[in-house]
Amino acid sequence: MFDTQPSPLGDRRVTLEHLRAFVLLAEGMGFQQAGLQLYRSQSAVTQSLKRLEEILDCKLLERRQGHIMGLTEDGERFLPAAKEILIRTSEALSAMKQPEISGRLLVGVPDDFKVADLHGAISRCAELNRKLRLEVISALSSQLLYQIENSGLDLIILKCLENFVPSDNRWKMHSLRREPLYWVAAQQYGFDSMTEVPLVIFPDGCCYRNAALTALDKAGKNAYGAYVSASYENIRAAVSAGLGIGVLPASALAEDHIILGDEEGFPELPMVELVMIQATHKYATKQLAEFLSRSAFTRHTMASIGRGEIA
Amino acid sequence: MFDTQPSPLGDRRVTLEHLRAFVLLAEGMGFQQAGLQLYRSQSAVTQSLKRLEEILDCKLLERRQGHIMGLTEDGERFLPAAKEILIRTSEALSAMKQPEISGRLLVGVPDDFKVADLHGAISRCAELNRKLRLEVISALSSQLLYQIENSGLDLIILKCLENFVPSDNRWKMHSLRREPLYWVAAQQYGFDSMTEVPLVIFPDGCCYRNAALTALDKAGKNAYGAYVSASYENIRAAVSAGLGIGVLPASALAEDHIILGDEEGFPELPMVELVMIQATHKYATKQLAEFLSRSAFTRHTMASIGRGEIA
DNA sequence: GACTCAAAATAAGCTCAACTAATTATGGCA
DNA sequence: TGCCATAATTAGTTGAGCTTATTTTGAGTC
Repeated sequence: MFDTQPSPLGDRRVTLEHLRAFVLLAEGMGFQQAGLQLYRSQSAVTQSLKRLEEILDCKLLERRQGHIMGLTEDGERFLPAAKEILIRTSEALSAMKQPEISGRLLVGVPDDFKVADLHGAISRCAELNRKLRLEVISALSSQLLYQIENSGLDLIILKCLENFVPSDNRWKMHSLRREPLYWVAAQQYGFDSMTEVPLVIFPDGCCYRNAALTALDKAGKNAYGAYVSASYENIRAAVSAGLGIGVLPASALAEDHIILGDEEGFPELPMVELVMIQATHKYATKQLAEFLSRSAFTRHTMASIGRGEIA
Repeated sequence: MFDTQPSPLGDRRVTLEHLRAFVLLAEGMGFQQAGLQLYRSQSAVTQSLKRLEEILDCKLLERRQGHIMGLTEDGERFLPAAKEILIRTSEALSAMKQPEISGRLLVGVPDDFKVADLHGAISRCAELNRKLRLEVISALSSQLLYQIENSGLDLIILKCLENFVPSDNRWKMHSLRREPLYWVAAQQYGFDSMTEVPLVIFPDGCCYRNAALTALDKAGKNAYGAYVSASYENIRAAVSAGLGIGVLPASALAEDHIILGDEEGFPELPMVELVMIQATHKYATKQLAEFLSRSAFTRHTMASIGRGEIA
């Protein structure tokens, strides 16, 4: 029917370096900057991508103008796979650099934070350490802290405001990501004559909500929950639909959201952090924490792929 | 706590070629033979593995004697990750060589065949073709054929005896794998004075079972089901425990199983096949069939990774 | 032991894929 | 029109990884 055995299964000409160049470029870096990340010249990156496109026999980048204007359809299709391969490679290699993790660990993760690939990272960690048994509990960030004692969690990941101080000083805390929190609205939304601010916001207990309410309070503004949901998707959709003003971290903004600031009369919001807390002092807890902090899910971009130590 | 940002995230010195050499060697090929597969000299393979071990800073192969004697603990740990990376790479590349698959397909898979990574292959196919919606139905091979009409399956994968002829000649059939079926017992099992053969066997409807009973019948032997289960694990354990004579394909044998043949008075058994049937004539069905037939799950080894077309 | 055989490691030199540096092309902008 | 930023092209260089040839290793055999 179709040839199976003598298949071109895996075109051996493609290298991981090709993929690195592509991913960096796909994330909006120019050829020059990508070259910097990879410790290569701009020309090397150009040629590398050209070669990759040759091998795949399709264009990956749309470069109408003097510089890249996004991905082609093929590029869009190839990007997730390329990233996945690079992530798996880098995780596999760094996993080999520390002793195998073993034991049973309870991990708490937020069910409301748009964490790029936290679940992926956890499952890859389990794949790479077969003697490790991971049990994951998902809950609202605000509840995870209480669960440490109740459920005996070893490691939790939660979102919080910057300068968050853990209630137990035996816990080791580590910030994975830090980003600004914004007031956002749909582009077409009119907010001139507002007496009360209609908020599109997470339920009680959410730290974004607290930060927003506190800030509005200080600024002497009134607000009400025009739309409340624990789901990021719902919140973003509600903001896009113009149901009110949202409070979202930079990574969760939708295309059509615009940021409201001083000019519109909105007070500044604090930075938010995704932090990891080691609640127990098992060696495995520490190892898992190291794996996750090295893992790509903490990064917004793959910029770090170029920082490999070179002989 | 531990450095995150300037991490050696992904040691860029490791190449896919290193991984190919390792995987081939790990699967029992010698350096010479692996070189043949990779179109390289024996020396190149030796150096390639040495380099990989240098980079990972650990030994991967146990080579006490003149030749390799299996994997080290580190090698055992690294192998699945290396395979996964190569499989994903090869699948991603070949996916890019055909148009994106789109639509909705119903796939039937056997729930009783030890198919190395069928589910993995299906999920990777869905990852690589986001416009494709796959719905998988798992059932006994014997029931899948009936479900084609009832459930409107587009593609099914099932185990059957060799020379199986589909009941509907509009179906396109394609053999994915072919292997011998054996009578097996635990090493310590005594089968001298048997009047009736105690069988450890799959439930009614299973083609292994039919093949076994037919063969015994022809040979004029009586048999009874000493242990019946639809689960491979149970069957293997029951055989290992000495509960009776099993009927298993080559790929499902356990370490402590021995094969019974002529000398012990057992008739020959037919070959078994894993076949894929395209029940509908959608373009997407054909594309999915091609993806799966190219996919590594059909292979017992990764021997084919060396067969890439070279410029 | 000494011979043989098979397989892996090592040595030494070569080659070309991929790099750098320099130059040219392109398009947006004042 | 000139300027600037960015990407493509060209041409020349280099070293990682190859090949071939040789040595080492260990198992089997008499």
